[in-house]
Amino acid sequence: MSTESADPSAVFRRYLSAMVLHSLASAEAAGLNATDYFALNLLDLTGPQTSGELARWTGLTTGATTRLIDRLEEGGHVRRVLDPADRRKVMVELVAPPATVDRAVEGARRRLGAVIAEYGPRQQATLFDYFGRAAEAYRASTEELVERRDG
Amino acid sequence: MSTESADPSAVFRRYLSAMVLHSLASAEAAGLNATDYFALNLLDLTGPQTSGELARWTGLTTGATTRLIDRLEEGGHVRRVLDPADRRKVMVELVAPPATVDRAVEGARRRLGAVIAEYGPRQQATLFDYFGRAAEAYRASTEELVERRDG
DNA sequence: GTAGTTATCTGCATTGATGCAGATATTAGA
DNA sequence: TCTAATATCTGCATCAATGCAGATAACTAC
Repeated sequence: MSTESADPSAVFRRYLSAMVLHSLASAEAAGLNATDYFALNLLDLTGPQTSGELARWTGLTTGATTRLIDRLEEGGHVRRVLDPADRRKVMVELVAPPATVDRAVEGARRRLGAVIAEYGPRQQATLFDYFGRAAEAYRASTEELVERRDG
Repeated sequence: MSTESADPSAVFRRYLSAMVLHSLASAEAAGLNATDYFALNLLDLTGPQTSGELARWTGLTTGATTRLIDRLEEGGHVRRVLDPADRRKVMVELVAPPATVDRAVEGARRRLGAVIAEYGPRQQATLFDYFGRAAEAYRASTEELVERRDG
């Protein structure tokens, strides 16, 4: 809670909490469980992955991952493509970001767009520079969590 | 996927995906399911809530919400406090952000701290100004999703 | 070609989160 | 006080996601 404090770490903390809340709410609004939403975002962020890599990222067994891919495919979000180089492998490709996800995230995109639009060009440049670097930082941190779990 | 493009909307999109991924991964790393993690973040962000308000935010029935609070209380994350003004009501207060959550988020905090530290004072001021405004934008967007579900 | 390994899939069982319906306690109103 | 409404809790049943173990198919090395 906390009244609006100028303490940078508190500001940042609130920012993180707000994003987590919205992530989970938008998954639910899109009709997806956390695992499915995670997988879709992963595919969107890193491109096609094999079933095995998906299992590693999600922490599921390969069996459960098969079912995960089944669900996503059934929903039309994803398609299976056999790897021509190794036909045992199944590449999972994002077909299209589901419309329900777009609709769920639309409000946030609009509000954030309005916030960003209020800054001047140089400030916007700073923000987008940050977004790019922060995305990589998050990705690396997520990978660290994944590895810690396996290790 | 996309190669690193300068397109602002693509940058922002990747940033959002990366954050969603990390949110979900950190929940799992903290040993919490999505609902429980959502509730903890909500309490952290907005302060104590009644059981009923928690039900509204999570979209659970009141019965399921009772069980949610049970789990959080059992884990020592939260405590029930009777509202003296209306003794039917149960206020749910955050006891302490669980250590497992801290540990899960630590990597991201460190990496993001390093990213932010590279900017000059005025740029940092811009970033923190943004964080504050964005947090509110996310909160409002989350509330919109909640209301859309109920309405 | 045979053996061994790897990647994915399937059948079956389990479990945890949830909904639902009714119970209980408290408050508000006539 | 009696009644209705509200807030939370409990018992029971259900369902979806997952783990596990074994099956299948494909690749690799000899």
